[in-house]
Amino acid sequence: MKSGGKSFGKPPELHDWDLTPREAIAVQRTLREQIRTDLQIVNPRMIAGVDVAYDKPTGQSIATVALLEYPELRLAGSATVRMETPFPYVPGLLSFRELPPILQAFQKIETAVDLIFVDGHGQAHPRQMGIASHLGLWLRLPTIGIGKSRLCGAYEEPGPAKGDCSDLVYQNRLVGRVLRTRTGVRPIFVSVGYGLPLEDCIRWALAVTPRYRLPEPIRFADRLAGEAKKVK
DNA sequence: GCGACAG
DNA sequence: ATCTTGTCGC
Repeated sequence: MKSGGKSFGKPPELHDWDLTPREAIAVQRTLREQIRTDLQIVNPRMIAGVDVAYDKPTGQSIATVALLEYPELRLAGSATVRMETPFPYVPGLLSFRELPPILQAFQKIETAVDLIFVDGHGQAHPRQMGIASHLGLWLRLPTIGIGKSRLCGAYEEPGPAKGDCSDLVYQNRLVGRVLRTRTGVRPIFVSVGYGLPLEDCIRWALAVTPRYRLPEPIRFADRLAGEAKKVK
């Protein structure tokens, strides 16, 4: 089945966000079973990138959703939210810290989105429930996890050319791929977020990464969040 | 017990 | 994530 672009109202809540680390882990274990990878992206028109910046002085988080037209990859809009950081940084529990602000930002988006790139892992996570998977499940939209470094799993260094990649394996399971998006630069970690099979995630990641190490949606979101932090 | 550890 | 300038190289 294919996924149609849709806008954002207030999706039915899967769980509460005010949790202890222990409870958060329990939630992840139940959510992992709900991840599906049988969707397809047909003629995507709008692709989103999300990222969160942290303002040390105030302890606040700034989340930005950047909207890019596809295949032009031009910025078509964005939404930014600034709020108190709700959860400490705990490896493996990043979504409980960054999704509250990210979801707030999405509520300000009126445009239909077909695919979302997230700055963080999806299934390349100890419980296969990284922030990309959590967001996709919450919004019921296809998401792809893009990590700049490894959280878990073993892998061989991929080849030196753009497009070269290797498997990221964790507990005997293929949880993602280490992809060289540009010759001469460190590879990125691509993993299934929600909706699409890994092969499609690699394909779409390359489709929106024409020149730099990171996908354009992520780069725009990162830049916009950084600028929003300065405005303060 | 020890090392690892997205952003 | 953030703290931070210039600098080497394509």
